[in-house]
Amino acid sequence: MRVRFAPSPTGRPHLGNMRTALFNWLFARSRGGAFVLRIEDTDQTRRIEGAVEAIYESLRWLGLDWDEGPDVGGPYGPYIQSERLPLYQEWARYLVAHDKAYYCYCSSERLEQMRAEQLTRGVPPRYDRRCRNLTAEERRALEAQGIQPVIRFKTPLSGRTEYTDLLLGKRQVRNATLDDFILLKSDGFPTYHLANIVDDHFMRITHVMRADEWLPSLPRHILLYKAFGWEPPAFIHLPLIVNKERKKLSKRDGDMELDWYRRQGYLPEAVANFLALMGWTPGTGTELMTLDEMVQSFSLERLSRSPAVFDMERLAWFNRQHLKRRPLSEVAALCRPYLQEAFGVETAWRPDCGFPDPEAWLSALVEAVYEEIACLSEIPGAVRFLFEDIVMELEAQQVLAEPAAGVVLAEFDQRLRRLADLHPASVQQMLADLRGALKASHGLAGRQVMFPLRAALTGRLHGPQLHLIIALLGRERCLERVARVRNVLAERR
RNA sequence: GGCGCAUUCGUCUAGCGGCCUAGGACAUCGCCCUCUCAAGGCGAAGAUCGGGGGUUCGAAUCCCCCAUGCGCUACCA
Repeated sequence: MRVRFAPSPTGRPHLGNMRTALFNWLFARSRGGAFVLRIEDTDQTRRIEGAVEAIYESLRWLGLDWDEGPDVGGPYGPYIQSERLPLYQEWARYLVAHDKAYYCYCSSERLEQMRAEQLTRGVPPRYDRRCRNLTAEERRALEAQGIQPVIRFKTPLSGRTEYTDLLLGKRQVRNATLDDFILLKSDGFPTYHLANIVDDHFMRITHVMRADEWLPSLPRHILLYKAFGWEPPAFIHLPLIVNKERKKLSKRDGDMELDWYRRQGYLPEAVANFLALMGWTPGTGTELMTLDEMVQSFSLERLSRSPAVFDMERLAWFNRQHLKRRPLSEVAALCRPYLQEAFGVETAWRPDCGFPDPEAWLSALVEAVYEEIACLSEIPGAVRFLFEDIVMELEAQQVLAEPAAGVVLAEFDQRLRRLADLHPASVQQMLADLRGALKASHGLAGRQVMFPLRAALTGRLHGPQLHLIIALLGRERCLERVARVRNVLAERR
């Protein structure tokens, strides 16, 4: 059993592409088959520099490995269509020789004009088959004008073509509704239809799993297999992933690029998990899964037929869940670049804080906040107060304006100075003692103690647990920030 | 215009003739926990299964018609 993923290098892979790749990969891995990567670069005008590399990177990032492909080779290469031109030309000529295809000399201008006119008349725009029955002399005459012809398929004028999709079952179309589509362009490159069939055949592909948008051309492909006398593979057409406007994903949807999610700091396993559950379900009710678990329960029967709307909130949830399943050290390592980019440094560790080295500090930082973030890029925002001078928010100012604030800060200052070490546990104990003391002496409730401290240390009223904040900041910075606030309070008096 | 595919809570979905007064998850709201936010726990609200006809003792599930959305209709894939 062999499947392939056959993207064209026309831009950065988007989520729709990658889900197709994922399903093919899951299918291959679950059945012990081969997963082949093939690059369909037959449109030279749309070719984009670096797109092939982007495809490799995206697949690798998601954790999808391929058994054969342009870079790893394989027994049926080359795996880039632009390197297989002679093959397509040979088989296009084969069809002409067997009266299954013909040369067409019509200019693009004429075709365009015809199409426009047909459209205004309200008839289906279709090639009028003018060149289908050219005599040898007519052809010579046209050729003498130096016209580079295309090769068109000689679609049967009557009868029906039966086609089967594993998800849909058997269908049929009237051949009269099909037109004579182009197989080989005038530049000698094949169209998708030709290249696809030739490659799938010679690469021994047994199952073609592709996006739904290809379903309308399946009858043509079946006709081609018949014309060649080849056995067609099984076909599975996957429902589209659509954007919030319920439209097919396009290059315009920048946030539909896989790369965007990678940069935002979504985990590959979360994206894969999320993607897989759009159009597929294991049937067990389980939602959180690793790639391996998905391989275990993957089956074609559980693929859906209806398009799915992309939901960012749901992705965020998957990401949170997978983030929690990763070892802290890994998450910490992943956070580094984001901190570096936001603050110019990866750490704000100080010798007088509650952690022995920057490594432990970073770990603690991540542990303190990683449950409140959806993706890694949100980390800097959550820990800004550790790296930069604080900006006092209005509600924090209000808390500090209250009469209890002064005494709380003074008492905290004393106790922090006396504290032997800033281990989170020590700080936590110190805060508990502080609360107890202030409750006894001034009748202050817990939040009347903690809020002013939080406000003075971070400028905000919410964030990680206070004892962690203190341990992360270190003694000196805490004392500074408290002193600054106390000065302001004193001036005001 | 033609052809095709789709249609169950806002979203992803379970459901494949009786177990459905339609289940789960995300999001939303409330409560608990708590120094705060988040997480977590508990709970609520949310779908007359796109509409209309059939078939059947019985339909979200089968059949037909319609509507809507989307896709294809290129010397793009």
